[in-house]
Amino acid sequence: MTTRPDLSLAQRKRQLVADELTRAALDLLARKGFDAVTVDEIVATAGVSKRTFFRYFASKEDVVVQFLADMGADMRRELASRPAGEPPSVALRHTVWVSVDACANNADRTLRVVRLILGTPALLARFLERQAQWRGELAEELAARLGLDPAADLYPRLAAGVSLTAFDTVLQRWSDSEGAEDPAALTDRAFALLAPVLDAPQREQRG
Amino acid sequence: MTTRPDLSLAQRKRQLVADELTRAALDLLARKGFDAVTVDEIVATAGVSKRTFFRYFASKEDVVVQFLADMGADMRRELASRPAGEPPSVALRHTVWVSVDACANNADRTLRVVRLILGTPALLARFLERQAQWRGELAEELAARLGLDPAADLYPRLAAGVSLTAFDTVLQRWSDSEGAEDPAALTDRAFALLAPVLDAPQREQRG
DNA sequence: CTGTCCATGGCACTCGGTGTCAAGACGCGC
DNA sequence: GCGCGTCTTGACACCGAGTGCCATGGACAG
Repeated sequence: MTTRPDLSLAQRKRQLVADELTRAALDLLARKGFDAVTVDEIVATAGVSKRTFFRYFASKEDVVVQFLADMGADMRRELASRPAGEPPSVALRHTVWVSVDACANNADRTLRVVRLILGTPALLARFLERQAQWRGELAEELAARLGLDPAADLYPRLAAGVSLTAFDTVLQRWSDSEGAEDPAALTDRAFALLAPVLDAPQREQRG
Repeated sequence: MTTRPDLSLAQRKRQLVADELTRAALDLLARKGFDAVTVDEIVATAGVSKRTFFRYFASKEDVVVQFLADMGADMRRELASRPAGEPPSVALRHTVWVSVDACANNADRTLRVVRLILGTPALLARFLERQAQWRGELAEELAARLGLDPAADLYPRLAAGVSLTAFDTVLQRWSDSEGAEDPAALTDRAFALLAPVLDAPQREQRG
């Protein structure tokens, strides 16, 4: 049974190390602050070498940000799977909901991470960079969905950006309120405000 | 005449060094790419020490990003100076226009910088971080202007974010078209799409 | 048992960024 | 003229992030 079909052992070992590294890092960073913790400290806690750390994560920031990294792919998948006839405002609200929901579940861990990110310039920068990528992907998906030309119409990029602005605002509020405000409700309120823009894509011309 | 009223000599010397540093950095970075240029190379070209460089700029990224840094303050000032009765969509369009205009003038230099930023992850990250600050400030200004409670209403942060999304989209388009598309026209088109959201702040309740 | 593959660790190195201190430029009062 | 604070600069040492390189050791195939 050398190469078993369920891609295992090596893969699971790898996942194990990654998880332990993430756990150790998040714990230390949340307690002492981003700048006050060195990578050597993290790897000492996790029991691996510094060199190994950087084989799993591209940077110190990545340990934190990658915790939320799957959300980009999740959102794109959700948007792609929404029924074709659905108004953009509804489809995009569900798209953002996927990520908001992921945060709302196991809120304890996520809330600590979000607070850390929003409170640390270096982390915020990396997070926004990721979001910029999501934005491009969502715009692409949206253009395909509506049969628009992403090189001519401003709508796809604007709508994607507006949706992510909503996401940001919800996260910020949720973080500021220490988790007291309901993320789902916040998302609904945000999209209620933004819907008029998201549902009026046809007006654009003259690309 | 020791401390002359026109704040001069020392101040002007300082400005001179900063300008030379910026010039040298922008030239090298635009030609060789961000990662291929070291700070030592920049300071050698400018004729100062590395230590001095970091007394003028907080980081290597800052040399590039600070080239656009005043725009944040400019925008806030413009928003504060717009007539009180003006609809938010118009006031915010003029606000963004200030920065777009600053880019459109001396387009050669700015275009190179913008292309550099959008094409370099590290620079994009820092740029977006700055923008996040502008967003908070614009939201504050907007809330004051409309008599809203920024802690209760989602509108101020959303509207500020939406406006900056427009700014980003315009910049991106302008950069992608190598300066061919007219920034002012792009801004108008973007705000024409976004106006319905920006002008409907009253609907929000239940903070 | 032997050869191969792969993950890891250790090490040296580059580069960004900072603290510290000594030296020079400038304006000041004497 | 001189000595005096102040401010800027450069030089040096230092830290931490991140990378390239190679040796080791374990897992598996033959």
